[in-house]
Amino acid sequence: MESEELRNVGLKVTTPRLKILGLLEKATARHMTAESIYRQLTESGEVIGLATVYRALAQFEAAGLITRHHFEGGQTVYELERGPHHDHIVCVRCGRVEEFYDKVIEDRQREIATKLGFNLSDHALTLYGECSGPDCAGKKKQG
Amino acid sequence: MESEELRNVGLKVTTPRLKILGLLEKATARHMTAESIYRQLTESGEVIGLATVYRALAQFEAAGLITRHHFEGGQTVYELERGPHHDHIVCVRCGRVEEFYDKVIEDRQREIATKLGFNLSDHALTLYGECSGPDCAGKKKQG
DNA sequence: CCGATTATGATAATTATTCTCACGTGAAAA
DNA sequence: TTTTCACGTGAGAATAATTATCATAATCGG
Repeated sequence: MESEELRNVGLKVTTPRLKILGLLEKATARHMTAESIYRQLTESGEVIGLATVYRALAQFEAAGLITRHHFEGGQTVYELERGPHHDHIVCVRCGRVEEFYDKVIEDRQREIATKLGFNLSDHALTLYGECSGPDCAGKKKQG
Repeated sequence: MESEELRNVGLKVTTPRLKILGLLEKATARHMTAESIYRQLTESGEVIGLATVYRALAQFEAAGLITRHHFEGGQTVYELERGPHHDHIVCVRCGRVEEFYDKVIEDRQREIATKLGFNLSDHALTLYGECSGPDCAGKKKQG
C-alpha cells in the first residue's frame, strides 16, 4: 500500500502525501506537473495547498519514489519511479511522451564519463521529434 | 565578422547584438547565462537592458547561432553553435562542464526514434557526475 | 538624409517555485 | 486511549527567472 511506501522512506503518513502518491499511481498520468496534480486534487474536492504539492514532490524525489524531468518548452514533470530506468522521447507537436531503454547508450555513457574522469551519478537523455500518432498531426501542445 | 553573422540570419546589426555575440565569441565563456552576460556587459561599462539580452538570445537561438541548455540545478545557459554537435557532462560538485561527442550514441538515438515512429529533430543528453579536476574536490557550485 | 520599421532600456507583469507562519495532525510514549 | 510535540499543512507573501509593455531611439532601403 502507499502508506508502506511512505513509511519505508521515513516520511510520516499524511493525507496530502497519500493523495498525491495515489494520483501518480494511476497509470492515466505517467507524467504530471505540480500544477496539474494540484488542479486534479482540488477539482475532485480535496483541500490542499499548492505549496504542499511542491513540498511532497521534493520529498518523494529525495526519497527516490519519483523522478523529475524538465522537458524543453514545458514545466517540470514528475513520474513514479517504478520498474527499470528509462529515458524519454517527446513529440514536439502534440507533447506525447514515450519511454525507452537502450543498453548500448547506457553502457556508452558510463564509458564516456570514465574516460573524461567523471564518476557518473546520473544522466538526462531526451529525444525530440514529431510522432506519427493518430491524434497528433493537428493537435496542439496540451491544455 | 559578427555583423556578417547577423545579416546572414536576417537580423539587423545593432550594438547590443554585436556586444552579446562578441562576448559569446570569447572562448573564456563557453556557457553563459542571460544574467552573466548582462552583468559582464554592464560591468564593462555598456548600457544594456536585461530584456534586450533575453531577446537577443532568443533570436540567436531561433536563427541557429547559439544553443540553449538547461542543466539540473542551474539556470539556462547559452553557447555558440560552433563546430560539430556535442553533448555535455556536468560536475555536480563544482559545476564544470565538459563536452563530448559519441557517434555510437548519436546513431543509436536515430534508430530508437525511428523504431518508435518519431521523426527525430533534436535531443538533449547531459551526464552528471563528480569530476576529478584539481579545483573540484572542495569547490562549490560557482558564484 | 529620411521615414517606416524594428530595436532598445526601464520597468511592470507573469510564471514557476519556495518561504513564512499560525494552526493542525501523526505517532511515540505514558 | 490520552498526552505531547515534532513535524506537516494551507494560505498567501516572497523570490527568481523570464516575458510583456511602452515611449524613445536606432537601422537601413530608397
